[in-house]
Amino acid sequence: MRSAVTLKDVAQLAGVSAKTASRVINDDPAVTEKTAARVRTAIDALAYTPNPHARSLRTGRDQAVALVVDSISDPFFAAVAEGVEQVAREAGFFLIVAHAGDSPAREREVVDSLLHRSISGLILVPSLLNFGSGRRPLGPGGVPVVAVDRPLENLDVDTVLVDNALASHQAVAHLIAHGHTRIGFLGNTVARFTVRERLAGYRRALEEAGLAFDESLVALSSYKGRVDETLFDPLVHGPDPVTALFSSDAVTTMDIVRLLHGVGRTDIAFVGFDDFVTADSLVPPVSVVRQDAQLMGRTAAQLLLRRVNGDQSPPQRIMLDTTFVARGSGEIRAREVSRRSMRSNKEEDNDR
Amino acid sequence: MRSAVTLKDVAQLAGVSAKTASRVINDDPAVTEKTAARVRTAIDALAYTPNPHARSLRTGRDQAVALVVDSISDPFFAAVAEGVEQVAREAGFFLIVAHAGDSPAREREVVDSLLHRSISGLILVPSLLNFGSGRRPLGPGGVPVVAVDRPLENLDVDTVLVDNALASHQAVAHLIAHGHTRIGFLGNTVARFTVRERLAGYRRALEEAGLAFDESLVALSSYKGRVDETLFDPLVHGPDPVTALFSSDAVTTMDIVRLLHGVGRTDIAFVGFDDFVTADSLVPPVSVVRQDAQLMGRTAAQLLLRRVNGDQSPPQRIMLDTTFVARGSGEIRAREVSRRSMRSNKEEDNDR
DNA sequence: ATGAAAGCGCTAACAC
DNA sequence: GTGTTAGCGCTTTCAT
Repeated sequence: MRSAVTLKDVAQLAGVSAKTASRVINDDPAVTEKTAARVRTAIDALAYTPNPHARSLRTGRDQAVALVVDSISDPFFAAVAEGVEQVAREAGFFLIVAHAGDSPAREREVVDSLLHRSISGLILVPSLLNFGSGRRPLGPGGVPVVAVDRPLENLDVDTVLVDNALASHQAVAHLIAHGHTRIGFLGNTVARFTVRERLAGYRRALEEAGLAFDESLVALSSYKGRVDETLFDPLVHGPDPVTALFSSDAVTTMDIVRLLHGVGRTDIAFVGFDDFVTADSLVPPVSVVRQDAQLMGRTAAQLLLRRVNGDQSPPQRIMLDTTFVARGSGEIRAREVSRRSMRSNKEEDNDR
Repeated sequence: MRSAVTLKDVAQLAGVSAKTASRVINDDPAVTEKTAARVRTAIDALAYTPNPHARSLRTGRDQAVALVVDSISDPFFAAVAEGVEQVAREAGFFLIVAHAGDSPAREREVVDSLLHRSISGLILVPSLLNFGSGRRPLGPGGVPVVAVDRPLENLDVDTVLVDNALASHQAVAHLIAHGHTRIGFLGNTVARFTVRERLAGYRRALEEAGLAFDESLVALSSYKGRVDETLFDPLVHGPDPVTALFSSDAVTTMDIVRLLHGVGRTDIAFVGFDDFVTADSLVPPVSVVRQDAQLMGRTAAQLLLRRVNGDQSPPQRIMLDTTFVARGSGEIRAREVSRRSMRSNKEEDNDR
């Protein structure tokens, strides 16, 4: 059933003790090159590979790292996962992926069970709430942890972020430079770190341009809620409507695109945070702030592996660059935006 | 460092032997309810959880299943992964995700190392080539395997597919019903099972309508290659151009959308295989064949767990339903398509 | 530089 | 119904 070739077999064939064979496998320098070579020959001949469970049982460390995200199917997290897996696998680690589904309780539960497995390290996209200190040591002195996309407020660990405020500031400043003074901000709950940061960048851009912050232009849907017409309409059809919109997350961006197209108001300038496929196939093509999720994953994995290998230096926070991608929708000038308040209905027919 | 509480501690506290405690944990019915209760109390009191490595070492089975896909970040595979993880976790299994990156050699390598870990089961989206029999027993009699999206030709295992030919047939028949007689088929290499099947469905739909199959209307890009103008132009700008296009995979769909919009030929009818975000925000909204990737993942995981639990029944092939989603682009009638052969250039400006 | 013995935490045999 | 013994495959003492 399972491979029967053990370290003992290798040792026997090589004419050494099991321990010596073990030393060779673990690159212990205290072995004669001659015997080491003999052992290696035996390893090849028998096609031996160490039993990871026996090893983990002994060492207390699984050759696996874990990634916990809200949702695996979210394109952003999927790209993060791919980056993590690439780096992990190159270093001989497997990647265990788990999703917490937006529930902090479940996140806790998932992390706990992963720790029981004595994973070597954990990459976490923290959920809505902060991750409290569990029963088992996490972070410095315990199982290495790296936070991605959002920081862990209760735990000082390596963190990989983009400069959300700066990126958002750039995007909004870009809109202002195109003559816009009434710019709507859309996103989900400010309970989320990234939304808070991006809102801060939005405010700062307005301030620097001498524009007043108008709370009525900020439309926040509830967590995971969709942007519906209740939030959207007042911005676009109110007495003093916006000429530009800034969407602070990908899900919201999809909603806005749908709504703008639905009511035929693609004349309104629009920039979204996070790139998406078909952004440049839309009419007009959508300008976005692009973040490199895969790079974030790779970077996080590199930090993690450094810790796994014993690095004890102070936790660091890495800010990765974002790119503003001008495609058209963000370059619409304010004076080009019509002042009409008409609205059409979108039809959805599903014949067959 | 790691939790020090072992089964022995539990047994001691409960005043029983380690084996009895073990029996309780494994729900062995041969334990008095009374002692079982005492053991459970001890487990709770000590917050005991079994050491998975010790268990795996003993039983030769890791409490993990693995998923191997081409690319984790592909939306389809990401959704499959989410489905698998949901079911696996509910059953107490972790999900190890690995990507094979389109290389059969690497796929083999990845699967081999997963088997070394004595994973309980494997869900595989087979790569371009077939998966040959490795050194270790796979499938019936060995480590349970389930193939998703594409079958394994060398190994008779449970398989979860959609009826690609049927779905494709429906889509093309839909176009024919809208008056189209010159329908282009686009996709990547026929080395890929799904493309072959979808092409077969396309041919069958033509046949049934009494339309001749015209090879010049089939444009296949190389594997992972993009559909470029070399393939696209002849279909649209040739002497006898198409009035409709059918794209047989998601990557190609994105390309076609971009190209159609780029040359301003959104008057051509279009249906894509696989749904995508913003499909209904495009102008016109894109009609698609939708497959439920998450359901495919869940179904595969259920089949796998059944095998893991000892089911020895003959391998089954499950065909999941697809849905045709009519949004507009697939409902354009042939006579509405203009015969112009003009072409405009798409501009891409990235200021800032 | 190498080996012998012990044991990581658990469960499969076989007692009782 | 429950306990005892042994050992999964490896690495950690501690000798030599």
